[in-house]
Amino acid sequence: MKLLAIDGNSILNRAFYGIKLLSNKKGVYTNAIFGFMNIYMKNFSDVEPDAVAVAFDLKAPTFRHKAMDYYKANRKGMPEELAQQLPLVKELLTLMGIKVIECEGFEADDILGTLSKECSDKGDKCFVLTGDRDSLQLIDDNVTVLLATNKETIHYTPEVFRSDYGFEPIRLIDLKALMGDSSDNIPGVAGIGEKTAKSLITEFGTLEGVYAGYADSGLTKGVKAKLEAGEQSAKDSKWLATIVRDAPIGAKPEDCLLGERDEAGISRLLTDLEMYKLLDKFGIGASAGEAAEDEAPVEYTPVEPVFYELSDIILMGLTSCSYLFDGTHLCVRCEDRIYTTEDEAVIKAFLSSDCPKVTDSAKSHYRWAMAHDTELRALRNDVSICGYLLNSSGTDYTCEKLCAEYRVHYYSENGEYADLLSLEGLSAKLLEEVEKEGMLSLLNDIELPLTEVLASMEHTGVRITQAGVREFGTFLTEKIEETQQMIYDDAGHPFNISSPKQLGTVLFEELGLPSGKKTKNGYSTNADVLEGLRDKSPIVDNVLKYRQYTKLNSTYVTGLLDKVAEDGRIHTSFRQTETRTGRISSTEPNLQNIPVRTELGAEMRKFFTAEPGRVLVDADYSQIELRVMAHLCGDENMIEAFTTGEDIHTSTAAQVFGLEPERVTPEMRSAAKAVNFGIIYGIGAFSLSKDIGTSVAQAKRYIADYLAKYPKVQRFMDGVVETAEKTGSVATMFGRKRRIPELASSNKVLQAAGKRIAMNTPVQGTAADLIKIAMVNVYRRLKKEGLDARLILQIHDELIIESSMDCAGKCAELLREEMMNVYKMKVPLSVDVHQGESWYDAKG
DNA sequence: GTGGTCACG
DNA sequence: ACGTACGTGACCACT
Repeated sequence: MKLLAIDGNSILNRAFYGIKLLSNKKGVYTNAIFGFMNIYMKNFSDVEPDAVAVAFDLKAPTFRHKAMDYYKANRKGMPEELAQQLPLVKELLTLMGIKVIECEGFEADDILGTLSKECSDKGDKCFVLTGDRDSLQLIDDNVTVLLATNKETIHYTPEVFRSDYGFEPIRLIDLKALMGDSSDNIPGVAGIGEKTAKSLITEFGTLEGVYAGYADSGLTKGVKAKLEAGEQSAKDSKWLATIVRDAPIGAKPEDCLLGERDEAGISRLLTDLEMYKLLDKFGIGASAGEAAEDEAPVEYTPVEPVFYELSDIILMGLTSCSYLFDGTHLCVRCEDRIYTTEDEAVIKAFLSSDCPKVTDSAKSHYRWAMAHDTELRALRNDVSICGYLLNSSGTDYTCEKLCAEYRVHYYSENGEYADLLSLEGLSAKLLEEVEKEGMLSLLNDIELPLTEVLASMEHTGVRITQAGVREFGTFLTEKIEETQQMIYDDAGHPFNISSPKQLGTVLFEELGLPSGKKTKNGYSTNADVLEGLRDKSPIVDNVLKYRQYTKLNSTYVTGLLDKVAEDGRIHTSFRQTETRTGRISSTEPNLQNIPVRTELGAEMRKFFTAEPGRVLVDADYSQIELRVMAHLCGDENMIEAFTTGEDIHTSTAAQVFGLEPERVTPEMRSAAKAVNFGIIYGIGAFSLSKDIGTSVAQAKRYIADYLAKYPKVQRFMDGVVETAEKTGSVATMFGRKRRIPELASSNKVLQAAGKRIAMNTPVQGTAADLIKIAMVNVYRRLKKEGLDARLILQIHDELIIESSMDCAGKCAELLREEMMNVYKMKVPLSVDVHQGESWYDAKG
């Protein structure tokens, strides 16, 4: 017989901390269960056991006094997120016909010790699956320990153990008795670490051997003294380190033979947990029980596709279809027919036809069409966009993943055509879900039209004057060398200034500067910390300069030059399914974080230019997020502050401090500005105090005064948090949703973060919705009015058009109009528009 | 691959 | 006792 004995707590722990927190739609955490089952499945098929037992701890912690209480509870007590998964795993295992063993007063490894001894004595094979090295002491000729690490599972037989450790597995107990183990509360001998302990065991064999022979040996005086002092502790430790092998577990290995699976039960549980992949692995269908009606698998018809070469004639007969296209191969599906072609003319005819289309990465198809002087028309859906709208926290939105998540049959049996065959059913299902969530207009009126706009912006790109960038790079390189030399002189030796570790050593140890914040790997050396040390040593200022120069040089000069295409322009990639809030992001390169805040950094923008004879028209919203907040909460004072048209931070200061706007000092304005930002982010007194350099108490007062002046802001924030806690998600004005699983956490820090997310997302997300609508409208008008001008960049609250000289005035007017009037709000939206040859100039 | 740092809105 | 404002992406050092 072959027994697989699993340390349930250890594996579950490893799974929990190894996999990011996952939860189902109801907010039940599932990551540990998921990870546990993965490890289980893999080892089960490796071992092919006849019997399986999973052991769990059932040991009431004993506390001697109160001070211990906290310490132990922290170490032993598991986080709520994990604890709630424990009974679910046990339930699942039981349903799978697997023996779950618990034994009052014993830990899981004692149960494994007992089971493995039984096996070993009888000559049966036992495989102990655990993540805990302590269990390696159980290894013998019949017992193999499968040690699960983050990467792989190591099979520890006696030979493998000996070659790793150099002694017998059972001696691990003696080793621990000497060196101790802080994580298990085993004291060992004070002053004896791993190295000494290992050499002692190698020399004397056992702990008893050590104490019988150490006095007359050639050990150093110090080691002898430590051993003498720690003799009792060592003996106690040996007892603590020894895994029990005769626990009264009330079960024998033969009781653990695999029982029958309760398929209906497994189906119900896994459906509830939304672990469909696992369900597929079991070869069981999803449950269509009443709780899971939504998740019932859709009916599907097996498809035996018939293949045809796509031609213009066939094209004319197509009424609707799904398709995939990778730039060379086009595959179109219509019912059970699949049409393929690589003929560019046919591809163009297809894309530009009026046949309604469904696909999975439309932006690239728009780009291909634009690059080939044609159009993509009649796009009805893009499943990746639907997937994003339905859950913005996904990593990617492939057909396969979406099918699994939304219970649509994925045609894996059709091999390379699985995506294509699944697409239509998936699209229908996702549209249904999007409609159910009230996001159909968001999809059809905003996101799908936006796809074409983004493609166009990427396609057009932005011109870079490379000579200027190179010259700037030369300047920076000189500055870097100069600064670097000054830093080396102050430090007294060269070192890698870019290494936070080496820099920390130089600043805080060698130069003895007062160290403040720490990171988990050492001293913090970020700009905040260095700013505070500026007057302590000239090296600090130079380090800050060095950082600025190297950042500009590597990220912007080198980074951007690497991305200039043959047409002398940079074609960024805008991501439409990336951010949790609904913003778009920009990569390779990121053109949404080009420097502007420092004078030197802003120089970079001089190299972002219009083609000779053309001009950049730049329009940005002023304080759009605060205006959105005013609209959403409807606070009269806040609306009033915007309606008067004065500087918002000044009028906030005036209202909060109860002064005339003329009497607001720059300090007051800047405090008000910081509070205004804090309000959008989900205010916290600590961070606000750090930001404006006051006491936490003062920051608290600012916040309290602010909320007293704008009572509906407070009401709004309380309201969103409440809704978020009730429904698990928040929404923007246009119905975009974001799930907030953090709110279900028992961790207070995470919960507080969840609340801030709840307060910020409707604001940031609504602003994102607004500019997206404006983009679609601007794009359409440029087209309709036949202007020689193209949108080229979006930076969250800013749009840039490259225009012919002739059209620039019209573009400026058009931008202002479309952005200002994008949606009727309770406060006016204000837009600043400027023109210039470069981005630097066009920023006004 | 992760963490630290820093660029933007 | 702990960590500390929202949302991103790129580069570097280090494991």
